[in-house]
Amino acid sequence: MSELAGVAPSTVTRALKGDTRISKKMRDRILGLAKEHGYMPNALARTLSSGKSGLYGLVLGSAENPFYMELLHEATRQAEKLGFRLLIIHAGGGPIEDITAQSLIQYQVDGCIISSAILSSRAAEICAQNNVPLVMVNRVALAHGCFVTCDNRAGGAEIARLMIARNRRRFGLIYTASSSSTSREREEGFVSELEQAGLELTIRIDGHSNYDGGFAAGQQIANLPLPERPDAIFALSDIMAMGVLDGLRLASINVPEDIAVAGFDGLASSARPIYNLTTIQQPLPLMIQRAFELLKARTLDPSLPDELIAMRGKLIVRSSTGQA
Amino acid sequence: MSELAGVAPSTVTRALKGDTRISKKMRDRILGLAKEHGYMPNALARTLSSGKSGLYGLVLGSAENPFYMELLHEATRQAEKLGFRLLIIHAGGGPIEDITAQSLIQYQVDGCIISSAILSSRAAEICAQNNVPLVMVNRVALAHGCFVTCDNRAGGAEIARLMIARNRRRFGLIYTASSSSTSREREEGFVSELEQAGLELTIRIDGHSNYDGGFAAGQQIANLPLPERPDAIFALSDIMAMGVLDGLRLASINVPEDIAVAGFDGLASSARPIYNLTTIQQPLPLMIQRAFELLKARTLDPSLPDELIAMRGKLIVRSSTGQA
DNA sequence: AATGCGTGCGCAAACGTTTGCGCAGACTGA
DNA sequence: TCAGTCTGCGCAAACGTTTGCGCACGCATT
Repeated sequence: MSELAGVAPSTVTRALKGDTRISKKMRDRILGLAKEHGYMPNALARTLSSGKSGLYGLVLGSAENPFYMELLHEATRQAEKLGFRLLIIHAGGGPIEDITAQSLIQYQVDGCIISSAILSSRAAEICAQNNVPLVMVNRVALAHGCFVTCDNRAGGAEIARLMIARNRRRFGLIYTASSSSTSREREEGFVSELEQAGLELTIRIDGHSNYDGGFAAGQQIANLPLPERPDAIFALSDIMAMGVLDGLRLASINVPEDIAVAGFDGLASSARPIYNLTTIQQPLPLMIQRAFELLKARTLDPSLPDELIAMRGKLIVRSSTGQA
Repeated sequence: MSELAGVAPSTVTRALKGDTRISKKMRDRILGLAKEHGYMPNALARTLSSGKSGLYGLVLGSAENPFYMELLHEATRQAEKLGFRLLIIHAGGGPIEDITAQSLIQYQVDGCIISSAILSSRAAEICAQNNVPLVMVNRVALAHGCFVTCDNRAGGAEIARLMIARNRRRFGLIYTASSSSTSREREEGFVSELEQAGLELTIRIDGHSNYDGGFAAGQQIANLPLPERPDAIFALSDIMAMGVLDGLRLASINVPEDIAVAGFDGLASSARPIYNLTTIQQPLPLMIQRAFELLKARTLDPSLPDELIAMRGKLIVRSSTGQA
């Protein structure tokens, strides 16, 4: 491109970046040539030279939870607006292989959003060494790194208060054994609020963080003899709650008359008439926005300390928990 | 790294690549040092020098269809195994902005998988100029580019034969107005098979390619006076079929007794007991595999002609279409 | 007319690889 | 012992930018 215009490469760079040192005439000429020839600067060469790639890594969780799909779309939307790109580092429930984590370094990403799984401590260490900032979304960090989460405790407590106000007294919890910080906090919030009211869980079932697990839990509860059956169920994620609802439905148990059900996350699909699920909606757009802000700031100044951000979720009351 | 070992950069490169010209002793020393210092070659510098980035672009469709989530996960899984990375170019229903398409060039991707949306002809032209091979998955190409699809016509026909064999005689179709090649072919296959049996569609409703559209269509059909009501519905995608099923369910219409329902795609969620949806399952893993093979081959030899691959889908008969 | 300053651009090093080529030294065969 | 062949490694150009610095020219100030 530079030889095409008959000028020095530096002039092209500065013209394209709108540097004031370049005359308007020269700038217009270069811009014209660039448009005409469909020229665009090689982002890789730029990265090599400037150190900033405009690339952020993204680690996604299991395909079984639509939450990650919503997260991906929101992140992509914002990235397009802000003018940088997303590199998929991993997607799925499994652990991140070291070799996968290496691409964070190899492709010189400016940072990484981790919404699931955990980097091995070795991988995390390498990121730290190479000044690759990390932000966990919907997860809290282990050793170091920022995070942005929903206020899971408060959300769990809010669901508990709602259930109590609906005169429910026997509580079931659908949790997940592969206990992430997220689900642990939600449970604690729920249970401690129950305890304050002198109530407690009557049953606790592992829902494996997916629909099928929730469905099985719903069936299991439906098969319980009436005295043991809970009249309220809190599933720690919407996807499990939807499974529970279907499990109960196929067993002809009425929601919310027989059992009230609530979830957590605020998935788009929780609003479907067939579910009408009461839930705590995570402020996903804002969470992603903050995550990017944290990353960007740390790209500019790696010495910034970790920030830990929690956001209040929004209680959405639907018919799955009935009327007061 | 090279100065760390006190050797030339070229020696490091060749040692890491296992070049036979390097002695085992030297190679071991360099490998040892690399491991010790957590060294990994800069993929960007490599790209600049070699011309191959190991990066593939990925264009995903709407968040409303889990199909794209399954596609993403499968693509990610295979990419991890094959040792290259995925760059998200776009995700969502909207069109691809030119500026987004530019990142294909700017980041020197070795190719791009497009599962939705259409590149502007200008963007496609730029890709062609820069030798960025494109493969459409689940879409047919417009001007040029390879594609890998399911045999949509045959699939549609197969559903028609199944419905006819189940003694259904009044057929409803849930299509999508933003007619992609995919949905058009499915419809043609279905309708032409009906015509061969002397049958025809009695109703045709736009399901907008999402759950809500399918749900509304289900409700609309449920409200039809009995003589006008179809006894079989083919939704051109599973996500719409699931909406239809729930729309019918809430109107207390029995599936498959009153109406048989079938979809297309073979989503994991179509197997849920609450749906038990008869569908044509797309061979997604194989489709993605072929797509990557096509891209890789064209990276090595850009002069290769476009290839157009169609794969037979697998009919999965479940209870939503009843017994013969 | 000499000095100083701002404007507009080029020069060249640097980023971290890859790759063709070249050049030693050791080994082989005559 | 001498030419020829291998083996093992370095040299240097190239990839396409960015960025600090320098230089020439025109202009305003003394």
